[in-house]
Amino acid sequence: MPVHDHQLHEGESLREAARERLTRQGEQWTGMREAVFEALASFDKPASAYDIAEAVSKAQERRVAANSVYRILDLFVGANLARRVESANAYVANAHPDCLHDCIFLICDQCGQAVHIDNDRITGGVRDAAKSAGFTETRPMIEVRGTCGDCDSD
Amino acid sequence: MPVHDHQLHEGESLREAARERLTRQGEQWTGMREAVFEALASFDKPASAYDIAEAVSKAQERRVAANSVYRILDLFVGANLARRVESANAYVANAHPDCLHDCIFLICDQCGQAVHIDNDRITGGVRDAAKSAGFTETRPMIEVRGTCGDCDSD
DNA sequence: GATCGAATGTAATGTTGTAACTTGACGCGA
DNA sequence: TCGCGTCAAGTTACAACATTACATTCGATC
Repeated sequence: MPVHDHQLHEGESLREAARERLTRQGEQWTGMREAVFEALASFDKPASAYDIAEAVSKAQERRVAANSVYRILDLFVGANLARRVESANAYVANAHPDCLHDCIFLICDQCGQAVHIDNDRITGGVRDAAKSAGFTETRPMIEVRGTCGDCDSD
Repeated sequence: MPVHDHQLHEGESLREAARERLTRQGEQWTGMREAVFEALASFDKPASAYDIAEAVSKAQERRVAANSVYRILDLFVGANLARRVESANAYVANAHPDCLHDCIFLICDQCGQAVHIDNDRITGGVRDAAKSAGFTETRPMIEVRGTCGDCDSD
């Protein structure tokens, strides 16, 4: 199987999983939402709502306003289809919409790439610490700014 | 010793520690910087650059522009006199300018209060995880949004 | 007191995020 | 089929956050 077929398949099955997930929550999978999801997933690094608005505008050859994108991104984040990277004011598609867990983002200051890692020991520790301090309904956000291996070697 | 005296002393000694720290780094402790630090320290929750600009404007009875405040806040963050709370686009004074360590913020969605905790086991774990992923010069930022004990009981 | 650099002021602009309201598509029961 | 309810999306306006470029002031040093 050629590489690009594999990648394409990834894209398609990811979109399918996203659609599945969203509709299962009683939300609609509209053309606009699909377009936003596609745009989001097409970026290889966190994309701002404005980046996505621009990408969708180009793809559809019509003006798409950023606030419409915001609405949809908020919906996606709520449904676990996407995640917000706070320190970059940007969003990334979630490759595993059905796996609900806290995650950790490493963001390269140089190239803007973000890598996403899971570590339940760490995130659990953070949740426990918050709970000990009397906090409830906690949503940890763990991000690390730094320099990635690629940029470091330059 | 009356309570307010004690608090006042806290404020003064904190300002002294901040001045010490900044001058030790070869930076000047100017009237403007003191005013910004005082304003920052006077808030009981994370303050935005615009909040601080407003507070300083009021205290000095003249208009202070936000970008001047940004400049100084950046300097403060660099010198460990203040910290930026990413998820709130806001800043808090650092009560221990001389202790260099990662910290964890818990921010209440209801009241906006932020509490600051230290936990080297957690932050160390995050740094290690980032290092394992090939990242260098890492700056972890760990924040937890949630509901604080006070607001939860309401 | 000339001058040089750092700090601050000023103005403009760019970016990100929300709110309120309107329009349009679709389904469903009368 | 008509009217209505509902939800998505469009439109407009604005608020909040952040940066840039350049001018001015102030203090230290010569």
